[in-house]
Amino acid sequence: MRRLLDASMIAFASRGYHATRVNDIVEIAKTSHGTFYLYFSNKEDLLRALIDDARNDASALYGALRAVKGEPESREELRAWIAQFSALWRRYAPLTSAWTDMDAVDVEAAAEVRRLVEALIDALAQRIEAAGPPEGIEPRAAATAVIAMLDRFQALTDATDGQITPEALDTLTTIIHSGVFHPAAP
Amino acid sequence: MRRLLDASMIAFASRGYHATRVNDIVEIAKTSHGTFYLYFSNKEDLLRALIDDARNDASALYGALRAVKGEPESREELRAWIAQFSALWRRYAPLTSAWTDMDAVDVEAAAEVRRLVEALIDALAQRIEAAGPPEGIEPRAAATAVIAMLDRFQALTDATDGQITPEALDTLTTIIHSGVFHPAAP
Amino acid sequence: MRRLLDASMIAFASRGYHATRVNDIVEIAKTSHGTFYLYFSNKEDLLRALIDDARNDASALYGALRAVKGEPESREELRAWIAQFSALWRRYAPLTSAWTDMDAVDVEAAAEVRRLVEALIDALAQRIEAAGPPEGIEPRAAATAVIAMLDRFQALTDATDGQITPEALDTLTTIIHSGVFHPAAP
Amino acid sequence: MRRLLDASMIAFASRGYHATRVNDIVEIAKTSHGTFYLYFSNKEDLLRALIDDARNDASALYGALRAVKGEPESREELRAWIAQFSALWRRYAPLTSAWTDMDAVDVEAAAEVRRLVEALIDALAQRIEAAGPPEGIEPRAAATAVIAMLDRFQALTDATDGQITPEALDTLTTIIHSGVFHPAAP
DNA sequence: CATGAATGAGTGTTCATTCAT
DNA sequence: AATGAATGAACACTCATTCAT
Repeated sequence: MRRLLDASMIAFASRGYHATRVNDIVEIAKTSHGTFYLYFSNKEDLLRALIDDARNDASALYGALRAVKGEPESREELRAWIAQFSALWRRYAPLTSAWTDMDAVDVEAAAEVRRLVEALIDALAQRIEAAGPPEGIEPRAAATAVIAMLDRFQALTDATDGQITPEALDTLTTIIHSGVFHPAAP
Repeated sequence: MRRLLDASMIAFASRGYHATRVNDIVEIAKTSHGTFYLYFSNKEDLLRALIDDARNDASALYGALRAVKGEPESREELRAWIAQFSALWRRYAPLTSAWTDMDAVDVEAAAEVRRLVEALIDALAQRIEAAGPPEGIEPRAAATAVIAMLDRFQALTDATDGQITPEALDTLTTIIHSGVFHPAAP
Repeated sequence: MRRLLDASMIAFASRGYHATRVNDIVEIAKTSHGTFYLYFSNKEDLLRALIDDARNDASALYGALRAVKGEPESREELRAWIAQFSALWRRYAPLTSAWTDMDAVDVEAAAEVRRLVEALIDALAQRIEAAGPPEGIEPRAAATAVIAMLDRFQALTDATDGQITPEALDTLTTIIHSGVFHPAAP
Repeated sequence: MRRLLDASMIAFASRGYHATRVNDIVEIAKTSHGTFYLYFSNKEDLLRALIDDARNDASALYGALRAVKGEPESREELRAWIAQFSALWRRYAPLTSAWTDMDAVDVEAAAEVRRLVEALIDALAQRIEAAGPPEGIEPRAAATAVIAMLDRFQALTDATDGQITPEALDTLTTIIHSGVFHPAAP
């Protein structure tokens, strides 16, 4: 089962959820069709299982967000968190790709993902709120913008080795630090 | 043909590119399968045509970006441009959703989209460069981050009426203005 | 469509409903898999269509039953009706075979068939009732017994050419005539 | 093994032979797939074993038929035999349901059942022959008709409690007694 | 130009059967 | 003797694409 989950991540990563055939997955996992349906009742079910996995990891993320002590605007802590977020996000990139038209496949799974992201946005919004939101910054919108940026950034820089460069990390940190927490007065 | 293009946008919007069958499109367009293949040699071909449409509109975007006179950091101009970007992006949202695993379907179309986005990032990076990039900001990374943020933001806020709220627009403007163009010194 | 219906009757006759693969049917009908699903949404749907056909013919049967003029016990009329019943039943034999475990496949179709048979039994029971049921004969039970006998008789005599012999027809007529309508006093 | 045989009867009764999966049987029997194949080499083999069971019981039936002393037309003896037949038949109803398209599954098992029924018809035909068959009655056809009637009757009356009612039993007795053994002269 | 019935390769899913433990 | 995870051949069904009208 672990083998199948891992194999499906590999397959989804290289071909995307829709284009991946059950066949691709079982070939990578070196099992048979039958085994696949022993553990998952269908392709959709596999997706749900994968999301469950992701949720566990993601909860660590907003735990981290809340645990940030001292000033939230601390550049160092922010930078570390962004790095952590990026690493995790990269790992589940194949899934986030599937989001978009997941609705058509499985409304419940889509809602599940939605809730996950929403929780993340909420946690971040609270953090911004707590920092005393500057003028021109609406906490929830800002939190959404940050998650949006981080989510998408990696897909746009095809970091071949999957590692985000230190310069990029600095840049992201600067944008969030100065843009969200310490903007110049309008 | 126009009818087919429009119909496909509607269909993609509601079911996603992958889940949309030719059947869905021709039903919305109130034509027949035969007619579809009269205008497009296949489903990929339709996608390419749609992307061509988008490209024309998008070129206006980076034209606007270059045409910005005076200070690039002008809050007003920035705000207007973001609004313009959002409106356009929303229009082509169904397409951007398809990006992610388009590779598996049509490598050429994927490359085309890639080029389009790349051009946008380039134009923005030049603009940042021209403004004399502040410390802690790497122009290309920053440009990528901005596009990433704007691209994804709308998908995450399910703006029911399709309009971005003034508060959200302000927030985005503040983040980019202060985060990218006028960050506080680290 | 007609071709598919006919082909399926042939296929069901030779292999039974369950053992018949869609493949068998389309091979006999000389069409493709796709065509099958153009006209029927699945194998079950085909069965329902077949039953609809049967129902139309069957209604003629109890029409005939009610139309019997003069004495119901008239040996000649009874004999003619049995012959008619047998001919019709033979035609739909492949379907009646499917009854038994049809419940597992399609509860609605099974109920439909049930209603059809029930109507036949009702019509016959009325006829017996009208004739003034003799002692030792409960009309509904007798009607059921007659339908049961006629239904099963043909399956048990594997009339290779499908024709019921005159001797057999005489025997059935005698049993029903004397057994149901004119029994000796107990 | 007994558990498996009993379980299969329950399963066949509720879902029909074809729709019953090995899985259903072993679940009811509370054993494993492996155990099933320890006792039966395959699903057909199980069916054959079940038929063997039935044969032993059935032989009692035509034993009873031959043992009838005195007048075969004796209403009382006939009635008793019909009751016995019905009880036995009910027990094996799930199997008789499978007859019809058993050919497609297992030719040998089908032939076995055929022989069993044939033996029953033969015994009854002899009995009719011995009674000096009346005019309008062909012994073999009459015997077949009787078996057909009894076989099918129970399936058509969904006797909820599984018991045939006294009225129904009387009616069947009357039909056979008067219809087969003592018909009115044509 | 337009149609829509026909096609069949491709895919998801089931389930009887095996075999290492 | 008993288990139940693993197998893969077989099957139902879908949908992009074609072509005679």
